[in-house]
Amino acid sequence: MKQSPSRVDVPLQLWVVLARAFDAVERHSRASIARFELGTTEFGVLEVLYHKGELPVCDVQRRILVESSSTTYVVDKLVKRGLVRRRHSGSDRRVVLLALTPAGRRLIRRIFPPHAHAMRRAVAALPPSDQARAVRLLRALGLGAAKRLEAKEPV
Amino acid sequence: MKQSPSRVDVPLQLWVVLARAFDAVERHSRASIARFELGTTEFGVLEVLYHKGELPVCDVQRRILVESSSTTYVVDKLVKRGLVRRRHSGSDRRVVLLALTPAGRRLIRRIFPPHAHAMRRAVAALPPSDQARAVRLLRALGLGAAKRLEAKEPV
DNA sequence: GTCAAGTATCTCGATTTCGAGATAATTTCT
DNA sequence: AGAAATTATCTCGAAATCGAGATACTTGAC
Repeated sequence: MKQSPSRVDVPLQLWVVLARAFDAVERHSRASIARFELGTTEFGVLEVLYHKGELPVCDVQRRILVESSSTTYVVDKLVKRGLVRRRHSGSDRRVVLLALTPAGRRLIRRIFPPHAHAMRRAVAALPPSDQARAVRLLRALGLGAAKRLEAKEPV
Repeated sequence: MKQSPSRVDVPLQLWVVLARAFDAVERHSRASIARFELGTTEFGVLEVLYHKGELPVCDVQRRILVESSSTTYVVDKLVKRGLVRRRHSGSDRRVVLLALTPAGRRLIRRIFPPHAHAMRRAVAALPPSDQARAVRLLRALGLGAAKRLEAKEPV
């Protein structure tokens, strides 16, 4: 057992509260999405295709924050359920384009509004002005952390 | 494809940047911890026992943000590796107390400082004053979201 | 133009996490 | 005291995720 080095180490504290906040809000998301017999990642794919239209798998992957192998897995499931379809790109033969099927579009159009409502409630502890402040801070934090990752990760 | 309902829906935006920020910072954490041949959850257990001393499994679980079955799984691994030991509580015979073994203590004492350093770098994109602001906002957000969960979850 | 490096997707096995439920002990209510 | 509700831990099978690497294609350097 060890005593705090300086009573409060703000950066480490930030990491802790970030993780806790994410966890709490994510549970709302999970619970909301579970109502529709979907996993959060599956929902993420439907949502991004709904809002952005047809997209390459790699673009979808970047937005749903999972690795490429997991993306394949989730897309497979959605294709099997008839909610998403794959199509080869004409311009770049490596890429596979994803789009909603009519059934997928009907589904997400129906479930997105109640889910959005649940998420608004999830973060409603913060008044709107604080929400806006948090958005600015988290955006800077996320971009900064991502940049520092790039700097090391690359093979 | 659907156009934005009001150009910017701050609460939903908050959820998105929260998830992105968490993901980016968590990657730093993962990479840092991977240096020591540990998973983030295993590290979490060692860290909490290091800072808080002997604790019931349920207290550890609350802090590492995984379900009880996953906690059993991770603790098992740490026990097998000789880093943590289990002990029955005298006062409440349901509870199992966890504590570091000497080897576990030596390990975490050695790896915590470099990990803390990596995490400080991970969030360093935010100047200290913004870090403090973010801590306050995220704490309120996390507590509020958790409270709203309680209100529904309970069986 | 050719070759090296980079990018997109997928496969496969292993790991991690979850969820439901079993068991046992404690606490609360009546 | 006894029943009912709550809490703590664990088991087990299923689901999600990862990581390494294979394959195919494209881009950039020379």
